Amino acid sequence: MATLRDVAREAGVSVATASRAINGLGNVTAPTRAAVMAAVKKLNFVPHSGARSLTRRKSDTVGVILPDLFGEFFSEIIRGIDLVAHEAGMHLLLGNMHGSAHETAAAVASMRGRVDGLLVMPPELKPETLAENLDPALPTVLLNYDAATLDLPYVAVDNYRGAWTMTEALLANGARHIVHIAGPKHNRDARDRQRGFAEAMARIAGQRSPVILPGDFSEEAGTQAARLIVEGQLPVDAVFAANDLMAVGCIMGLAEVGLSVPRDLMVAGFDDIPLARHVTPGLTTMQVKIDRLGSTAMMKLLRLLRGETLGAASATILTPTLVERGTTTRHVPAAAGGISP
Amino acid sequence: MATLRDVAREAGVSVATASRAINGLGNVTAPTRAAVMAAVKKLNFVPHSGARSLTRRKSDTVGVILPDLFGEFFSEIIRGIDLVAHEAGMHLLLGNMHGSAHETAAAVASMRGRVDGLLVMPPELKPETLAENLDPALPTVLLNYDAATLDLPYVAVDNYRGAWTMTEALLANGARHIVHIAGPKHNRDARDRQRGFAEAMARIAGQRSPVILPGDFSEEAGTQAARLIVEGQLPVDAVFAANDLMAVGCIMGLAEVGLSVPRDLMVAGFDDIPLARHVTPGLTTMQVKIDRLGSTAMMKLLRLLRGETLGAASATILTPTLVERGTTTRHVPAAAGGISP
DNA sequence: AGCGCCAATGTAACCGGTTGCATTGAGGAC
DNA sequence: GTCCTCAATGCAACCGGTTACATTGGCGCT
Repeated sequence: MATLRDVAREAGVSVATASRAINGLGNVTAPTRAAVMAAVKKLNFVPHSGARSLTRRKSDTVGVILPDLFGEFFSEIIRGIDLVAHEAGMHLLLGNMHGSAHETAAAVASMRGRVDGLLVMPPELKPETLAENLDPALPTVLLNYDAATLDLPYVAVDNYRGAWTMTEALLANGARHIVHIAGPKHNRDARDRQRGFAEAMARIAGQRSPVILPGDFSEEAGTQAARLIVEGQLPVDAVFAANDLMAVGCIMGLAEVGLSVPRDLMVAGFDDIPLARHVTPGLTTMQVKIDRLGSTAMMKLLRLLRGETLGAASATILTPTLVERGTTTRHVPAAAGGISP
Repeated sequence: MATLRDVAREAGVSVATASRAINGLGNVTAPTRAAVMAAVKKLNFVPHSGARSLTRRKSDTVGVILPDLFGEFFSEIIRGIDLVAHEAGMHLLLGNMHGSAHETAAAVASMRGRVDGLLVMPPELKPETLAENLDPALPTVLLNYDAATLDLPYVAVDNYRGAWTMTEALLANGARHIVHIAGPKHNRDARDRQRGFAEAMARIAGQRSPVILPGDFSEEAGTQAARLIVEGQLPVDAVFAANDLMAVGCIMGLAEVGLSVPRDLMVAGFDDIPLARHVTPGLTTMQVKIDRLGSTAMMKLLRLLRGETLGAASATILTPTLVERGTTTRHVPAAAGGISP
């Protein structure tokens, strides 16, 4: 593999000149530059980025640390990030924290010297834990995490407001007894959605303790919840799952015992994954533009890298929008009793 | 940021000793090592990987160059790769080639000095173009690409055989007039699937020129194909789309004009994306274990990095398995005329 | 006591770039 | 013709690690 010295020798100049010619800095004659470029071509030279990052103190690479993510979510975020990063000539170094604080620390540490900045999405981590593991000297933007206490810029989805909007919509459609299927306990998105639901129920419908079933964002959890609803003979006329996957699982669970959506009860989800459009009937859900999450965060990081100082105050909050499909069509008042036999 | 010299000074030893202690090499007394480790803790030292990769001539990073990929496919591949890479303590550097040879060259070049090996998936590139752009000195494994002419190890899906199997199954289910919706012209997977279909039709059904409609793997293309089928009044009793997304699009297109699957005709796809299970009725398709594609390739790359020499002969071919769901339930013989009115 | 041996440690030369400063030399002003 | 200026180029010292080789000193041996 050719080095800069090789190129310099081939072109008959010094390494300094070769370096300057290659990097397009001033103070190089046209013929000299041409000679260097010819040598570059001939030797098929590509600068060694490790060496370059050593002196330049930058690597043109950003670290992306994500939890274990499901299909669509993961790729959309990456796509959004890549779009902006690619434009800026930056590379993406992937790190997975597999949910644990320990792994997060390892991921962050292993990126030192490798990246100019970090994009981190730590849904299961406590702020203190996160603070311990992040390097304050490394520009960092948080994804989907309210970092007020850390004073880091972040991009988040307004889960609280989204859940409120959905609850409001279900009530407006005539639902009286809404059950919420929650997400993982330590997941912030899940908690915010649950809170939005609970508060909307209290304020709008005057119900202080609506039924909340446990879940973990998996399809199976939705099916389990459906069984619970049926066996418990709960007087339910609508189910609001904390994400689409559970909503779909729930619909399937209900179908198992002959209950049909929206005839017997309404079902709604959150996220608007592609699947939501394709189940029949279409799933009513809160649409989150996931790629925007990634691209917005990357843009913030670029500003940080340019030297701007951005704190938590500069956060961007993306508001999900309601997408009403077939699963929440207002049901006939006559059926108002819910599914209790 | 603390450097090795800082650590050495703090521990009262030389940089060489510090380096040896940190890397766990022999010839260091227990107390010395302890002192160094204490200094590391105190100064919060993490070795600068750029510098390290300069001397070690390795970066513990592999480059992953993929085309623009759809949701599930992308994340499953990455998940598979990450699983194995993480285990081996390696990092993933992402590069997107956005389909063009030029971008591919740029992606490969920009990774020089950054990665120890490459995982490349170039569905739209010709072998020559690929050969030009790859660095023979860099261990490389190809994903889903038959690299016989390049003599590189690869992991591929037997698209030809998969398509053959599906065609065979459709015929066995009573179909006589099968239409194929093809994928992008320059896409190898698409071409192999089309070939498998065409040859199965010729050999099994004795049909030399079955109808093949153009497509591009998008849902919209499937819907377009459906319109073509209806308007052209083709005597069709089964549609075999080159991927699931087009199959779903096709079903929706047929539904628009009141045609129902599988009552009026059968529809099958390829890939078994999660969506396939959830459309109603479930989509019959060829299941490809995408994560296996990634993990197998990564394992091959690790072997390459360990110094083994692997050529094209060491390729792994993953055979898709048939998953029969509702869209190809054998239809009543009485309806055998297909959809022509 | 004197010697040699070997493990522990230190010194310094790399790796492949970038860049501050010194050097060169051509062109202009006198 | 001489001197000065300034652009072009070269020299060499970094960046932060690794590692070949030199050095040290404790120990067992005669």
